[in-house]
Amino acid sequence: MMELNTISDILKKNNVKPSIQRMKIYEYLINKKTHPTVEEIYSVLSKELPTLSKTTVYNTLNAFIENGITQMLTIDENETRYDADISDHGHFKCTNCGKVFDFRFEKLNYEAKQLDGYEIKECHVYFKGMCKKCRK
Amino acid sequence: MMELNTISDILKKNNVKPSIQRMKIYEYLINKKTHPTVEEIYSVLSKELPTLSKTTVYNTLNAFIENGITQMLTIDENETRYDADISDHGHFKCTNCGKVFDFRFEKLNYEAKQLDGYEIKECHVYFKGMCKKCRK
DNA sequence: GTATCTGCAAAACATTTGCAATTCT
DNA sequence: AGAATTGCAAATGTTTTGCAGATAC
Repeated sequence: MMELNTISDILKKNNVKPSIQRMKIYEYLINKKTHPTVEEIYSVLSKELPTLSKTTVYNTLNAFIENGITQMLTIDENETRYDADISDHGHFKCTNCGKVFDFRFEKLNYEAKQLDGYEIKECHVYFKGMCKKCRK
Repeated sequence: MMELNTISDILKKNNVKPSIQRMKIYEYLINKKTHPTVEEIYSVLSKELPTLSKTTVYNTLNAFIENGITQMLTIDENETRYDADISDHGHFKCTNCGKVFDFRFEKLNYEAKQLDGYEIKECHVYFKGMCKKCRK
């Protein structure tokens, strides 16, 4: 579990001034790892920060993205999710329970290099299907 | 270039009754291969079909998707694109010129099988970066 | 005390829905 | 005529913008 001190440092290092709203939003992303939507972040954090507005959630997430400490996941249309894990990894969404799981991949970078002439900066991979629990 | 006769047959085979609007939209998707947005389809086809409405474009694309002859691409948030090529392939979006290119991949299916316990039904891959022209 | 950040309300967009008019057979 | 399709207008939902008040340095 990452603590608020560490979070404050990460934000500062990445040119995001650490307000309480920004720290709590980053904390939620990095500790819960649920790839939440704006709605989820807003409704959970409103309990702790009763005056929080969705505008601030949007502003904050956009600032995180601009400064490279969060990525936007567009796994499903009309359901923008956010992820503070910016390492190369893929996502698996269970079409039954709706949960999103992470997985590592090795071979994709190799594959990416095959596309020569193109300069690849971002690499997004997601699968959809049924997770272990839902298949039982 | 696929002709309207062939398009009519494909739609019929897939339980979509071939109206002029539906045929023209499918023709645009399959022949132009530009992975257009609703807006692009609407503004281009309005010239030929002046009474065309966006509602019909949306209804038609949803019918195509339900019947498995078109896939939705969610490469960027707030920019839903459509593709009548339903074979397994990846997309590369140039962040400079905005164009979307196709590419084949072989190794991903192998990779997918590594995630055992999970039943994978759909496999989406996209890269972002600079295309050949924009790098010059 | 000046900059920045927050959050309300309104605006801007994208997509869906209800329904009447049109088209097809 | 009867059933399906089209397209307008209104509704819904999401994200952005404008701006006034609050907060931080």
